[in-house]
Amino acid sequence: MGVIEGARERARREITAAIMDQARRQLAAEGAARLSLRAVARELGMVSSAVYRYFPSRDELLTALIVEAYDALGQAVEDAAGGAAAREAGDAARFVAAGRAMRAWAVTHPHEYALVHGTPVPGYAAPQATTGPGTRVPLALLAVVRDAHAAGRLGEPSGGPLPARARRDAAALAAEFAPELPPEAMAATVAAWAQLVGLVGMEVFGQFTGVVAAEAREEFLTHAAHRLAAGLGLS
Amino acid sequence: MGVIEGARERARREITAAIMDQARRQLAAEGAARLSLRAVARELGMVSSAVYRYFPSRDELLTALIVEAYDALGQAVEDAAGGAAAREAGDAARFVAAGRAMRAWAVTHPHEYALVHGTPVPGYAAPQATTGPGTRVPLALLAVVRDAHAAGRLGEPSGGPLPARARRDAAALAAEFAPELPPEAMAATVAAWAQLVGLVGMEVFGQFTGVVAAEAREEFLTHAAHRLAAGLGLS
DNA sequence: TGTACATCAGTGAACGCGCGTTCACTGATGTAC
DNA sequence: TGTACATCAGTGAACGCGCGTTCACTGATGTAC
Repeated sequence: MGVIEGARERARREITAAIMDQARRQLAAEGAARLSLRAVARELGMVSSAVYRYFPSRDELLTALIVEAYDALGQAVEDAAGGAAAREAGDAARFVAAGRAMRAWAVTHPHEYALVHGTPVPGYAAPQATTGPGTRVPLALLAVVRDAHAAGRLGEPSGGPLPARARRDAAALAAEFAPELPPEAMAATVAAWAQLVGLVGMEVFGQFTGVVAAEAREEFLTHAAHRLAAGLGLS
Repeated sequence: MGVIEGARERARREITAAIMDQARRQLAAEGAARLSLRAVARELGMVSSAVYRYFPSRDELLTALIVEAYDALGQAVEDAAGGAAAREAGDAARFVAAGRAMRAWAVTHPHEYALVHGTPVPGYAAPQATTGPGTRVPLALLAVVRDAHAAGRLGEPSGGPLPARARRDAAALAAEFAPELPPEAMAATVAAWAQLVGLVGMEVFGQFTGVVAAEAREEFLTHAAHRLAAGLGLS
């Protein structure tokens, strides 16, 4: 086994990818609860037991999909918030762009979004492997706040003084991810992230039916994101 | 068949209730995806086909549970926001109390909360019957805003001017539910509701793991609700 | 370069599970005369 | 008040479905000498 890839290795890589592809397709069509190894195998023209050469169980396949979804969502948000164009547009605009990217990805990949931000799949416990990719979105938002703070442009987050307990937690979190940031800004960032996720979830999970018209939802999210950015001290 | 209830009617009422009880228990323990007619029947010592005398299908049972969950959640929020004590405490405090009640109910009934605000159950379409009870929470929040407005205490909602499309939608919504309210206040109320739901969902669906400590979550929600109330123009 | 052996992918059958729903039936409760 | 009939609840068996996972197997690919 040298640098040149043998037939087995190549086949293994390609078939693993084909399984993931098919699983992603079924996830998109039916949702996680309906995803089955047998259906994936069937669609691929394999016998169901053959899939076990590539994934030791259904849960492992699910985990792979979760990691993939986190990464795709994280990438989309990072691209929107991290690019040169976004940086030039100002802090608040960067934050809004991140929120809009999040929504856009969620709306085009609803079941994958549900996988990472929806009701937990019954009987499935997210393993360690998913925690890294899962932090990309909040870290991308945090980066906007850090940049603003570093440039001296970060205003006071609204909401008044933090309660003691929340202050301590926020300080601990800041120590790990953004040591230069005051706990108020850290806490406000987490809250803003949570509210973005919440807003996006409302739309993706169909709770805006009869309340916010379908064509108005993008605008709705944008407006809400602007408010969140302002409350965060971004301008 | 007169005013006095016959044995059959009484039995029917009691057994229907027993089925709902058992279904609720299984929902709480396992989640909607795992709820099965057979399991309910088994636990009740009936044969599975007997349940069909009371509910024509699994979906009808689910619908009944959804209506019940909406009502219980709505009741909890109405109680918190509508009582005399809450009214005396001021508008913002009423709003915060509503948010806290929502969270408290969700945390103690996570699977029931998931039923109404989580990922849609695959293959299940919510029927008309659920839309009425589903509006109790937003209407309770709206009532706080209306009262404040009627008393001349409602400030300007933050976030600047509404985009045209959103303004029109908000006006239409206001025409139906709160004709005296300016569209800005209506839109802000919907946004605040969405953000509350989002915050509560984050906690209930386990996305605060490693970010907000378990004991800090109530405080976190309370603080966020205060901010939402302020942004809404409540004081 | 050729041969013996080890590794691995894929097959096909099977196990055991639980599900929603239907159906013909028995026996008890209610109703009309 | 008593009797014939209709209504209804609950039974037990069955249908047909799809699932995750295991296992002994065949045949192809890779490796060591």
